[in-house]
Amino acid sequence: MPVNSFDNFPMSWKPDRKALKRPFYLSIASLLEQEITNGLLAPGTKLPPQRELADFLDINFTTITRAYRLCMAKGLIYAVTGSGTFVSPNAARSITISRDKIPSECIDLAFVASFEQSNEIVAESVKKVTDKSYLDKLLNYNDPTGIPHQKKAGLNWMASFGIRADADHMAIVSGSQNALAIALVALFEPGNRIATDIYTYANFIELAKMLHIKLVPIPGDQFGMLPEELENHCCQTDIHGIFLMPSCSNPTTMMISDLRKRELAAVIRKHRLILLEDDIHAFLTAGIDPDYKQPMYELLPEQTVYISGTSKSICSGLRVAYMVFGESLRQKILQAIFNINVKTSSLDAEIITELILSGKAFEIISYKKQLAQSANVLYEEYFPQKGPAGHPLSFYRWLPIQGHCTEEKMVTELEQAGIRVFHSNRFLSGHAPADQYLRIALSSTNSLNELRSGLEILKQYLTNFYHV
Amino acid sequence: MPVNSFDNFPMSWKPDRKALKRPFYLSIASLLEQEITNGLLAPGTKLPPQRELADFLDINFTTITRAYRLCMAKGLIYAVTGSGTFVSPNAARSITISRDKIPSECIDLAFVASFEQSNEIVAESVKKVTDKSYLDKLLNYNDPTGIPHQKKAGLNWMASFGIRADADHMAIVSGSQNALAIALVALFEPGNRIATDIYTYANFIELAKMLHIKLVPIPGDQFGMLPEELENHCCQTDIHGIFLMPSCSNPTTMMISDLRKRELAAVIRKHRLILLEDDIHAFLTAGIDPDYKQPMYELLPEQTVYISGTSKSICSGLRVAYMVFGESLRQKILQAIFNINVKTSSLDAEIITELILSGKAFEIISYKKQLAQSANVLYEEYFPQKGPAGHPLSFYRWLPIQGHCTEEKMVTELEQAGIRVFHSNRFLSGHAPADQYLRIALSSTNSLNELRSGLEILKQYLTNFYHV
DNA sequence: CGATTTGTGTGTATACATTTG
DNA sequence: TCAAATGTATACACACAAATC
Repeated sequence: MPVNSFDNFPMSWKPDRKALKRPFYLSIASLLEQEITNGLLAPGTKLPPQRELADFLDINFTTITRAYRLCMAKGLIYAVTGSGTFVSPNAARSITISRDKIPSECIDLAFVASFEQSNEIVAESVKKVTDKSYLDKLLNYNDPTGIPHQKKAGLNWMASFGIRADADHMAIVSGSQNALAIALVALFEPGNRIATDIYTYANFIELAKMLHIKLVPIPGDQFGMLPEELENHCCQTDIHGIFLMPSCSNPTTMMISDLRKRELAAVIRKHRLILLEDDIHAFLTAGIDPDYKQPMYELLPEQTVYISGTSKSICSGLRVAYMVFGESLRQKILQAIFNINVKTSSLDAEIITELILSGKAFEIISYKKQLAQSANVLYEEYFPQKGPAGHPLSFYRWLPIQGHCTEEKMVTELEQAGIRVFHSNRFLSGHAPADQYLRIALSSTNSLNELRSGLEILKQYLTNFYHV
Repeated sequence: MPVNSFDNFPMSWKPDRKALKRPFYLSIASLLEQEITNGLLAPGTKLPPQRELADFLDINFTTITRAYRLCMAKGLIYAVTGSGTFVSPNAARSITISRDKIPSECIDLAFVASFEQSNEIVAESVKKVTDKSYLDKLLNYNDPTGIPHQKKAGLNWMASFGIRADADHMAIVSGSQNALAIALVALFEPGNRIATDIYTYANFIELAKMLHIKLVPIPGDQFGMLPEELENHCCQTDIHGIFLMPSCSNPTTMMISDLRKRELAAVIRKHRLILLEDDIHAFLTAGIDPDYKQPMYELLPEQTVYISGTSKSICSGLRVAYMVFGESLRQKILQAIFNINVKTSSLDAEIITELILSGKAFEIISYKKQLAQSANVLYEEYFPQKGPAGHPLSFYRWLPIQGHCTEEKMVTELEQAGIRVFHSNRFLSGHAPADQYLRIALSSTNSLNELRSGLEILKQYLTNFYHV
């Protein structure tokens, strides 16, 4: 005798009672999955409460719990105690970002490349490496986490960001994303929870989904994630880790202030979270932002995996990132590196090493900063910042948009107009809040002029849009 | 009122009733985990049956099931219905094989390298690549799964093994192990089961363990895994995939006969398994073994991930493998590649491409085959093959040993004598059978003389050992 | 061969925590 | 502030399947 709102309002999903086969929970889960992937249940739809559906199907409600749990593990739905169960915003699509098959007629303001103009400098260094007498030493199975002199160069590189570590507690891996994959597989188990900003790196969201690790979105302000909110969530549920990009968060361009770093570190220490610190933008912040003191790794060395990728700062095609970690995490991380990569290409690592040791890496960085500054200035011309400023040298910007246009419509129309952008929904670690943004990449066009054309199109579109 | 063997024989593990906190299942699982990792419960030890332990602790037996299940997920224990629950053979150690921190005084017959003498040829080609006009095109984010001409070269390369595919259904990734990691994450979920040979590639075992994928060991004979056994297991439990190395299984050097390939393919098709075909040794078999017809991919293109690594055949330090897959697996695999690697180094891929297109790769292969043949002949001098012969050009051999010496003792004593080898336990996908082997790598010494010294030490040791 | 031992899979009962109004 | 709505966590009952003797 169900007494509830669905007496008046029909349930959003009424699975056919006869379609149910034993085992019930599997049968229900796969029916629900079909419904969602076919688009019959739209993202955001509220599913019937467990007890409702159980009454309707005349089975115990915990059997529904189990069916829902299966779909939850696949990222199709999410649940909030007290509120209900809902179809995930990105349930029926993948939000992974990659530069595969991009229509060439479009100006790409979606994918964040790294001002690839500087690759000519890299090309020169490649030639230098191939002239080395020890070239064949770079071609065998040895030194899977990096050759000692390569590690030393990496440590020097990171010293300028404030990292103090030794060669035994660092490893060279195949890029930041690879480092994240290694850290997640090494240190977390399916079902574990990781705290993140409400908007976070889309590929991290997908990676976590793939590995069945749940993300817990934590609110923040202009200085970063809010420590009290993190504290609250840690007390409420069992959270195992936290993912942060302190130097310039992707996609919001927010920098975590030094005070906030210390406050967050206190909470992380108290609850013994594992901190994944993706510091790919350190080169834009350390030594530039007057507030910058040190990475969070230095505050919590024993429970942090510090990841310093060179794709944005030095060269995107050479897949090299440095991982730094505490002794207690060391064994598991090395293990995961061997199981996922065997080793990182010594050749790629050697070229990055050469660039660092010869000083060319610093040249590249200053060139990229210059390009980034010009691009940001240009962006400001079109879209003057309102509200708290983000990172002044960011390779992308976070543009608040108003109106009630759907993501799909906007992205499609912009593509027809000639530019690709990403909507904020793509970066949602949990369910959707009310406000909307676009992430505008500034580093992917071949020239400032092409960027200008792109921004022009965007401006035009948004102006028209507001007028409608 | 328990009536069972433990009335007379004490239970192998009696957790302290008072140490139990709620929730019981977590408490029991962590007590058990401690006991095992501290070495207090030796590998192979039979744990108390679920009902026994439940009686003893005065709780429901399914609560024990749950506690055991947690430890099972961590690979600490395994269970066989009807027989009982046992501590895993490799519970307290990692069996991952890598060339990290190897004592240099030892002759290494453990790790399988790839006759690194041929790397001089590779070094020459590296220089050619750096002279290319399009070098800077290799340094950006584009073409994450390989540049079209690189893919074409890969397809040509694999055509000589009998692979027919197109560029949309292949991807270049960072080595075979990386390909396996990608395939497992992309196509399987935690808790899924994959059939393997009883002895299989140790890093695959560890990788599966890390990802909480269960391996189901299937018996085989000299022609490979037994189709009837596979069929039986598929009917009994829900098996999702199968891992095979048809051209030369690691570590047993067994080749799957063409007839057996077809028989296995029939079972795989019937039960809709996903086949992971690691064909890293194809270059030693295709065109050489008269029985070789085609890879299993050609028999089951829609449900196979074919992996062709170049580490053994061409160069180990350049991390390049080709993955080939059917349309139905395509999306998930590409997705996983982007999430784990973002992209594979175009530079490494370009060097391999250059080697293939210039014909140097074939030179390297024939050089390696020659080295492999000499090494195998030498091995035969010391240890004449008894029983069915393995692969004649294998980079390692599988040496049956008798006696009741423990793995640990044997490996330690051999290391003291100056050689490193791996015991068969390291390659066990399930629990331990009665017979023992050593895997002897032939491809890791710097010269035939060094190999001879190593084999001499081994021979001496085993002779003395049998005399004892 | 059939009873017993032993692990597995599925559905259920109950206490609890959070959100909402 | 408290009750109702709603999801979560834990323990249990029972039918079943495989291995063993």
